[in-house]
Amino acid sequence: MRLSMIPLATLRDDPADAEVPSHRLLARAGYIQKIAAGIYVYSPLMWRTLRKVSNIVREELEREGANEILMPILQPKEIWEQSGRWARYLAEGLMFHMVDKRGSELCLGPTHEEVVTTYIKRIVKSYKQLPVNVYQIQDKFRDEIRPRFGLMRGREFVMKDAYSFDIDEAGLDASYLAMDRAYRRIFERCGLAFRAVEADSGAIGGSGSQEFMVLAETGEDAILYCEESGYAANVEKATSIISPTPDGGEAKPLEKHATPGVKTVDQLVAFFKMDAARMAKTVIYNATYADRVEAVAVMMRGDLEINEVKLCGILDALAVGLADEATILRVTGAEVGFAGPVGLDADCRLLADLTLEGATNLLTGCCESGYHCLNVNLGRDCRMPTFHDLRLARAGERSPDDRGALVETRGIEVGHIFKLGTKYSKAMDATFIAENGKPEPFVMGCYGIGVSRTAAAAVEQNHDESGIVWPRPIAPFEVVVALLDAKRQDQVDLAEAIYGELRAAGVDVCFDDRKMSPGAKFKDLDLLGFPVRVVVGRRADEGIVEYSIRKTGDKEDLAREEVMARLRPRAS
RNA sequence: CGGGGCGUGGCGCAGUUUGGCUAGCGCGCUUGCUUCGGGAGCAAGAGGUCGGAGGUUCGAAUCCUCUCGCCCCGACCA
Repeated sequence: MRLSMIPLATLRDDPADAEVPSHRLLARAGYIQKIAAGIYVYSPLMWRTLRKVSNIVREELEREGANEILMPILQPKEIWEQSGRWARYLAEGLMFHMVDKRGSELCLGPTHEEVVTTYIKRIVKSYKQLPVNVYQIQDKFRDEIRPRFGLMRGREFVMKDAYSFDIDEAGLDASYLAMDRAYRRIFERCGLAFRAVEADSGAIGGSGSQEFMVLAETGEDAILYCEESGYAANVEKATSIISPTPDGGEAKPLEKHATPGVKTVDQLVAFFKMDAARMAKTVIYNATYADRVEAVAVMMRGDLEINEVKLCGILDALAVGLADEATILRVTGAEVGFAGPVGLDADCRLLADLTLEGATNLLTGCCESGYHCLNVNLGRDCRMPTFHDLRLARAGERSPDDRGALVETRGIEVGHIFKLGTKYSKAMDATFIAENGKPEPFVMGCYGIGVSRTAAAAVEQNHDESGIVWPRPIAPFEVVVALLDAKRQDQVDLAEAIYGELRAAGVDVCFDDRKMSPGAKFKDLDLLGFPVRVVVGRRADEGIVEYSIRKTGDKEDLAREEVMARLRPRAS
């Protein structure tokens, strides 16, 4: 490909709306152009990169026996009602939906569990046809609350989604592991530094899941990992070992103390001269369900934080958020800062973190403005809460296997694999005839990769002051032959000859024959980020060109044959 | 959706507070001459009606109302 023949416009200034490096550089180098918030045109060079990522994905998935298909983007409401997700997705405002001229409701596919389950259940009738794994690479549509960071979070984006169907849990485990292996190879081949972490399965549901995180400071997710044991988890999911809750001793009589204006844990520590670990703060949340909003009281040790994602999962709610003042007043009868298990509204559900199980003589609020209680004993002075792991794990705490300390880093979620189980197959009545002759629901898994996000993450991880430094496997072209002076016939001849020869040899090469000054061309090619550059310039008359590596900046003068020797793919 | 901010040639910005005359600047683009290994110089050009609608006024990029779009912080996700 000749760069003079493709639409390509690089910018000298950073686009004003780009914050993170990948967005800034991809926009400046002309790889992407914004059409609307979270909606982009991929230029010819960007599309080449996306195709390379896609092809790596295809190769590795097919190696594990997955089959590529293409499902419709436009999906009917009916199948979403079968799975029970239509109302929920609409309520969350996540789905683009429309009404056709007959009045039928449709959506632009945000994901394809419904379609794939419908598809497979009509084909696979017997356990003899299992397991099966199908996938597609296609644009997905999500009306994100906040699209941002260019390709990182778009409203339309390229995604690979795969779905496995198995006879039983053991089969699912095997399918899941196969995808795990494929994913590791995919991200390795893309040249990315990544980590697989335990994840919350969130809205999609299911029993287990793992996220693949490309490590980057600008990542939207925080992850905790342990170098010694290899434990790694999204903070949303992470657990840890912490210092035990201090022994409160034998139960003592309840005492009520006036604590005017003392509302926060820090203030209580100062007021009572007491260790925060012997206090229990009580936080009122609003849990949103499909049909109602419910206030919930959550108790946590004073020195620890509540993990709202865990809370949401335990409550099986659509969302949880801190309650407003009116709700707090209603369930506690007190202003904000004095909530406690004592005196709590009888209809308000009461949960407590595991660290409080068996704790005695706690300091808590008592649902009365200006007062706190000492020597609170759960079950004696108030209802016995249900105990759950509700704690937010933090860096510095011990890994759950106790083999080392947790370290925090940030990551970009480029892949996510889920064990769905029978959630969708049961809801959608998708069954096969098992060996015993009886219908059984498929045991499903689903596996996503953000293809466009992966490309963006690669830039996030591979750039410098001058521009993009594409990992070779996903660069739009591995090699660029740059002609410096199109008026010098010796340069033109040599450049054309080398370009032609490299192409003939099957090298992934493009030819920068654009007419621009040498300085500008160098800057531009650095920005574009091709891994290898062959400059045909002033020593063309001697048959010498400059060969350089974008990543290291190493340059050397080579004869034409030496260039060929470096770049010609090894005969296989 | 809550909070903050921004819409002026393709890109980056000034001008708006305190209305005023042909709306500026840099980059990019076109043509010519020179230049030619790290974003060249000179000269000549093309291109915007100031996001949109309505209003106030002798006069609006500038003031008012409504509206659309975009960005940042939060909840969501590949």
